[in-house]
Amino acid sequence: MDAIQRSNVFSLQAFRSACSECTVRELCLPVGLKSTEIKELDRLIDTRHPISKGTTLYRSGDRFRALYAVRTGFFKTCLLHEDGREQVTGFQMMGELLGMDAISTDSHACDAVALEDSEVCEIPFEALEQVSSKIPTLQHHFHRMLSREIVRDQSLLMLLGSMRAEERLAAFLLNLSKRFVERGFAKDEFILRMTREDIGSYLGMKLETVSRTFSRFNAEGIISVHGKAIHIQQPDALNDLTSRHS
Amino acid sequence: MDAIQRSNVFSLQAFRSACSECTVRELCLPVGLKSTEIKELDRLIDTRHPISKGTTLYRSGDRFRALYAVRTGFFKTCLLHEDGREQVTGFQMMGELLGMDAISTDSHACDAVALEDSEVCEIPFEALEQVSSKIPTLQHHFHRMLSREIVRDQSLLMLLGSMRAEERLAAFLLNLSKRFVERGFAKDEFILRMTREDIGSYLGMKLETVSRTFSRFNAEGIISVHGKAIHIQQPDALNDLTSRHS
DNA sequence: CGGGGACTTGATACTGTTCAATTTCCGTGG
DNA sequence: CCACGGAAATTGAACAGTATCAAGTCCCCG
Repeated sequence: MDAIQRSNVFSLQAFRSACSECTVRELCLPVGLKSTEIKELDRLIDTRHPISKGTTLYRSGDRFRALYAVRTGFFKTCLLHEDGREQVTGFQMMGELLGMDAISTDSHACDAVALEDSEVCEIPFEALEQVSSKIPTLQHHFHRMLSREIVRDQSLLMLLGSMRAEERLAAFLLNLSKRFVERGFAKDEFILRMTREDIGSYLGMKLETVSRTFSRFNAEGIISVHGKAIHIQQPDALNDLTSRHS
Repeated sequence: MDAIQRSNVFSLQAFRSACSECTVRELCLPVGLKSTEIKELDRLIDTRHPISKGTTLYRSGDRFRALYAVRTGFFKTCLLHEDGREQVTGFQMMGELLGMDAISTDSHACDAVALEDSEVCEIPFEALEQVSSKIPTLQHHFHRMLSREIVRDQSLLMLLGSMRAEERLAAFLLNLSKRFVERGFAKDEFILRMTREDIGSYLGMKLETVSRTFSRFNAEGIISVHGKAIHIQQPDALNDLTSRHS
C-alpha cells in the first residue's frame, strides 16, 4: 500500500500544477498570457489554506465568496436531501475547481469535504470577474471551465440513467485512472480516498453492491483490490464493460 | 386537450419573455441596464429561427458558434452512447438557454431536438463574450446562467442516484409544473411534449415503468392522465412522495 | 380511413437492495 | 509496540423494485 503510494510519482506537469500560482494559472492553460497578465492573476490568489481530513471547505447554504482550486489532496462534494439521504456529486483532485455551483444563487449548493489532508487556493470571485473581463482569453477559459463542469455532470447523468452496476464501476475506475494519468501518476495503481459508501452514493448504488462488484472484478482478474488500494490489471476489460451492448 | 391548451393563458411576464429582445434580455434580468446597453444586446441577437417538430437544432459534434434561447416551443437534449443507448439530459422551454455544454470543447456535446414546432434566438457566442466583458452585470448574470445549469444537473443527479421510480416521476411533474407557472401557464394542467420513452430516459427508467407509474398515480387520484394531457389533482401528495423517508 | 408509432397492461426474470453476521482495517491510547 | 475498539468492508440469503418480453389498444398523421 505504501509501495503503491510511492509508485504514484510526480511528473513535471503534475509538479507544475501543484505550485500555487500554477493552480490558478490552470485557468488560462490553453493560451500564452503576457507576464503582466500573469502577475495580475497571481495577485488575485489569496493565501493557501490547509484543510484537514474530514473537515468541510464550505457547507450548503454558506455565502459564496470565492472559488477554490485544489492544490493538493482530495475532496468530495455532496448534496444533502431533507430526509437525510446524501448524494455525492463529485470527487475533486489536484488542479480541479470547487464551488462553481454557488455562483447561481450566491450561496453554496453543496458541501465540500476533504477526504484527506488537503490544501486549496482561494480565488475571490468578484476579483476573478474583474480580471477576466480585462483579459479575454482568461474570460473564455473560465467559461470553458464552467461548461466542462456541465459536461461532466451530464456524462454522469448518462452513467446513472443508463448503465448497470458493473458498467458504472468500470466507468468510475477508468475516469479516476485517466485523471491520475493527467496528473502524472501511475495509470493502473492508485489509492481510493473515499469509502465504499461514497462511491455508492456517487454511482447510485448501495455500498454492498460496490463491494460485491469490486470482489467480482477481483475474482475475474480485471483488477486487484486490497481495501482502498486498486490495481487495474486489464484496462481493456473495463473498457469493454462501459461500451458493451445492452 | 384543446381545452387544456387554451387554459394555458399567457401572463404578461410570459408574453414579455416571448418577444425576441426580451428572450435575450432574460440574460440580464436581475439588474436594470442602461438603454444604450440594451441596444447593444439587441444588436447581438441574430434573426429568429423556426425549428420544426422533430428536427435538430444542433447535433453532437457540430461546431459551436452560438447559444440559443428558446423563444417558443419545447426541446430535448440528449447524449448518444456509442452502443446506441440514448440519454435525455434535459427538456428546455420558453426562455431557457441551449448549448452551454458546447463552450468547453467548441463543439456540441449533445443533440438538441425540437419536440414541437419552435423558435429560437441565436446568440453568437464570441459577440456575447465581447459584450459581456464590457457590461459587468451582464457578465455576472451569464455566469449565473452557467452555474444554474450545473445546479440543475446536480439535482438531477440526486434524483437519479437516490430516488425510486415513484419519487422520480413525482419530482419530474412538480418541476414541470413549477416551470409552467413561472411562465404564466396553469400550474396543474399541461400537455407533455415528450414521449414516455423520453421521460423514462431522462429519469433513468423504462417507458413501461413510466406508464405504469402514471397509471398508479391516476388510480390513486393524485393526477389524471389522458395520454399526454396531465392534470395534477393533489400536488401535496406529489410533494410528500419526493421528500418522504426511505 | 388506414397504418404505424405510442401507450397500456400482464406475466416473468433478474438486478440490486435490505438485513444480518462476520471479518478486516486503522487510529488511539495504554 | 501492542492491544483495543469502532468504523469500514465483505459476504450470504431473502426480498423488492424494475426490466424484459409479449400482447393488445389507442390515437395521431398522412
